[in-house]
Parts: sequence; C-alpha cells; structure tokens
Amino acid sequence: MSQKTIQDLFSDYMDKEPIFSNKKALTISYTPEDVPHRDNQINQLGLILAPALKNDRPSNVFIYGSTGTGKTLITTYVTNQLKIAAKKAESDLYIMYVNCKMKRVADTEYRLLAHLANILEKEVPATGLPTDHVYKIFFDALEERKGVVIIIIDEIDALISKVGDELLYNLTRINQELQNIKISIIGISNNLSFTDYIDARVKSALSEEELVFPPYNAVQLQDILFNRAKIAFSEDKIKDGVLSKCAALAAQEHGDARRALDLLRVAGELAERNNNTQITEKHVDMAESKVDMDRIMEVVKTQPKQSKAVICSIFTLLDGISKEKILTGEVYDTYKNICSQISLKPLTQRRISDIITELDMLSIISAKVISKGRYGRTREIGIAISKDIHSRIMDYLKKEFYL
DNA sequence: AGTCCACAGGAAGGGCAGGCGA
DNA sequence: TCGCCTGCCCTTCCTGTGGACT
Repeated sequence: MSQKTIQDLFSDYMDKEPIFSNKKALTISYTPEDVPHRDNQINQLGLILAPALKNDRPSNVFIYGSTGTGKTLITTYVTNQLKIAAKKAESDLYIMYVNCKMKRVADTEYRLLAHLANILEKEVPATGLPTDHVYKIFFDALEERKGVVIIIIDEIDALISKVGDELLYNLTRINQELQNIKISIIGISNNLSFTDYIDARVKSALSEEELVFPPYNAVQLQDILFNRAKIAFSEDKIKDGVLSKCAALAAQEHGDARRALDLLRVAGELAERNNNTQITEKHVDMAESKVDMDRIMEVVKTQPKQSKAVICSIFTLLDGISKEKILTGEVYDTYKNICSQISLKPLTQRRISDIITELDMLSIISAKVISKGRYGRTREIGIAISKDIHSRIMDYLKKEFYL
C-alpha cells in the first residue's frame, strides 16, 4: 500500500463520525453508577458489610452465581460505596481484591498470599520462600494496620479446587491470631456446589452469610444493555432490534451479562470497521461467531507446545477418518507420529491423558469416559467447537509446526 | 460367573528454575 | 557457595473398573 492511501485511510478514520462515544462502558471493568435488577443483592450485601463503619467485623460472605450475573460488579460497587461512607465516618477500612483465575498471580496458595502481601506494600519474591514465611509477612503487614480489612477473593472455587481448603482455614483463623485487626472475607464463586468440597469447619466459618445471584432473563439483560448503550454509543447508532437480539443470545447462555455486553461491543466494532453508520442485527450475528472464534483462538495460541501437538493430533485424526469420535489410544499413536515429524520429545500416555482432560475443560474438545466391555475402558473424544473455528485452528497449527 | 481389555486416574517423586538466608 | 524452599511439568508405578466376551 502506498503512503498516500494509508494516510487517506487514517484521515478517513478521523473524519468519520464515531459510532462509540465511550467504549469503556461496555467492558467488564466498568462500574456503572447504578446497577439495575440487583437491588436486593446490593441491599443485602450493604447490610452485611455496614458494621465495618462502626469498626466492627462484618460477617464473612459467600457469593454464588454463574458467569456474568454481576457478582464482581456488585461487590466492587458496594465496597466502593462503603469506602466513601467509611471516609465520612472516619473509620479505618481497607479493602483488598484478588482474582484467583488470573494465571501466575493468585492461582496457588503461595501466590495468593504473595499477592495480598504486595497489595499491603510488602515485597514477596515470586518463588523461593517457605509458605509459612509468606504467611508471616502477610500477617505482619496486616498487623501494621488497624481497623477492618475486607478481603474479596474472586473465583475462589478455581483456587480451592487446585490447592485444597487448608488455605481458607488459615485465613479464617486470622481473627484469632491478630488482635488489632478485624478481617472479613468475601468469597465469590461461579460454582454453586463449591462448598460441598470444603471441610465443614471452614464452611461454617466462611459462609456466615450467603448471597445467590440468579441469572438475568432476556428482559433484564435488555435493560442493562440499554443503560450501557446510552453511555457507550453516540445517538441513533443502534438499529431497532439490536439490543434485544444481543440480550436474547446471551439469555440463551445462562443469562450472562458479560456476553451480552461483549456482543454489543464487537457488533459496534464491526460496524465501525465496515464504515457502516449504524449497528444492525447482521453485525450482531457476525459478532457472535467472532466472539467465540476469538476466545478459542486465544486459548489455543496460549497453550504449550505439547498441548498444541495433542490438539493437532485429535483434529488430524478426526479430519482423516469419517468417524465423529476417537479414542485415547488412537490419539496417542497419532500424537507420537506428529512428534517424530516435528522433532518433539513425546510425553507419556499418562501425561497425554491429563492434557486431554485439560483440553476438555477448556471446551476445545469433549471427552467422555466410556467402557467398550471386552475392549477396555477409554475416553471417547470429539470436537466441541464449530467447523469453521476447527479449520482456523488447524491452519494455525499447521503453520506453527510447518506441517 | 468369571475373565480381561484398555485405559482412567491417584500417589509419589524426580528434575528444573527461581529465590532465600547463612 | 551451599542447603533448603517453592511451583511446575513430567514420569513411574500402581490400583480401579464397566461391560463384552467366554
């Protein structure tokens, strides 16, 4: 492309009347001024946390609800309001937020504690210290403060399923160990049956109060979208039916507001890129497949080489034969072949079995344990993604491995 | 009723990189 | 520098198992 045309492109872009006026309003990190359809939860959480204003310890709270039901949003909203009130009341309140799903930040006991200590401005190295030492650093840092500390642990189920409930037990005991400080823990979980896996004493200590966030229905989602769209888009940019379409699509997937907002944002971006002046239902359709595609491509790209080789084996096998389902043994044989083609040291079948489980959890493949009687017990593996995403991934992997 | 396949998946531990304090 | 600690990825060894076959 010549210099003139790219300059034209930029100036065209700048001259164009923008579709978005504030795109941030459609992202997860945006906290709106009011949150529709969650009054009940806001009030309940507010009442539970209010004792902090009188320097009393609020009860520990457990918040459940599937993705995009507003758990994190409402918790940050209420705690932000609480901070403002605490400032007025001149009470000592400190709020810490940590998300356990963030890789390499808080996905192990050590990392969670290190992260919490870092929030309290204590340096903890990424690795190397005995865990009890990190506990001590964290406790010391807490003791330097006084008053009430609220620790919000988001996606707590992800952490506990990985490292066990010992950590929670230790955290709930801080109040007995430290005199000057009052700790309250807010655990946020996507998994409703999460507490089945934890020890009874931890459970009773932690879930002094419980809040459940039901999924939004299509009408509520539409309301939420309407509020956000007012902020995010310039006037008259959205055609009739767009918001309800986004809401309906997201409602099909367990009322996920995050997905509804994603759809609307991507639809807007697509309209902008195509030089359209308005967002139409067609853009929403395009956005739907793009959102899925982007998510899965991102997951695949960030996999380690060995997992990519396994994905490649599974896809090659399924492409090569007319069957819809394949078995672990077949995958392992193909995997070893591919390894020799790309000079990769093959891992053991045991490890591959675990990788298959991981890929299943990422919803790239579906794997189900079946018994073939006389012919053994194995896993039946199929693809969990649409045909076009599948071929995009295959193209990417072929390039990556020079196949 | 018993056998036996082809794995699943738990347990233990090795080896590595990164980091600490002495 | 050394001994010890961590997380992470992996191997080795092992026991468990649903149901077709005998």
